[in-house]
Amino acid sequence: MKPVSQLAEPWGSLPGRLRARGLRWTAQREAVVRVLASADGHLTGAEIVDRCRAIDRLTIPSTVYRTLDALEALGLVRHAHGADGREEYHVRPGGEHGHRYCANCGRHWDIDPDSPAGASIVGAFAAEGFVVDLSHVTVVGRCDDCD
Amino acid sequence: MKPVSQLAEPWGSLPGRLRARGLRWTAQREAVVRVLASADGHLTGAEIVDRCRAIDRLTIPSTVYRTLDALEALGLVRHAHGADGREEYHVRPGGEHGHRYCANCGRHWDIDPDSPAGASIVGAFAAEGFVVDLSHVTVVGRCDDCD
DNA sequence: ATTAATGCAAACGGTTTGCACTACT
DNA sequence: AGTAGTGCAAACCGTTTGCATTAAT
Repeated sequence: MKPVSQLAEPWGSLPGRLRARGLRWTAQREAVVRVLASADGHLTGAEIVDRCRAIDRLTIPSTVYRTLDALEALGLVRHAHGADGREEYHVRPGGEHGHRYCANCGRHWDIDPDSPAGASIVGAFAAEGFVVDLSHVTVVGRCDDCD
Repeated sequence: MKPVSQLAEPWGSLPGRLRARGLRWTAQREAVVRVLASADGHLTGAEIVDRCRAIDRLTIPSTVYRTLDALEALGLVRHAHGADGREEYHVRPGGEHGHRYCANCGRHWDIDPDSPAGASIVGAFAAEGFVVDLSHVTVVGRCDDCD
């Protein structure tokens, strides 16, 4: 398995950056980082816990959540709330984007800030003096396949 | 206290409409209906439980949630998920609308379908073949006061 | 040696369930 | 009498906490 140092940024340099802040690099954090690095999109907290458990059966949820808190403090992940109300972590390299869910089939898509829809949301609210945090935007409806 | 029959529609006629479906009108349901009728906007499940408890100290959560299920089946409320991930019930007469939350001050506003922002959300996704259910839309960001 | 991070267990909050009982129709 | 609805208690799920222990620095 590829060593962490060879993962794409911002993951490869993470151990060093943690240590630079007086924080520590541990096996448990490595597992979380591998999960995040291979996802590069969005995952619920529970999904991250599950995938870590696939790496190490003994993974403890609280350790995962504490690691996610630490990574969020470094700006490597952000968390929002999905359509089902669970914590949802956005992995940084995926860029800031919202989510669109089909209430019928459950599929979901990203809302990219550069897409027409994403831009029009941001723009429409900007006109009202409101700065939208697209990573917290969740839109639910029916996709064309389900209509 | 005003009898339920004198509440504004759709509440006033509710007992009869429940019975017409073979369902029943109970003191507990009356409490839930009074809470909803005096709210006419959106409430979390937990808020509804609390307000019912203010009417009847002995209110049981499961009864409230079961009543909300029944009312949802009649189309009197809809539920979505707020920024904090809790169940959020929209009371029908308020019309279908989304929610806009300020991540900083916690205030929230409705997104009206007729407002420029509401219309642009619905319109932008319609262009992608996606029918937005505005009552499930949650937008988080920073309001102009907090910027 | 210092102290960040872990494992564990327990609690949290909001919601849901099963089941015997109550009470509306 | 029939059965929808209730109260209760217990479980649920995802997440968070306190605390003694371990281990990275």
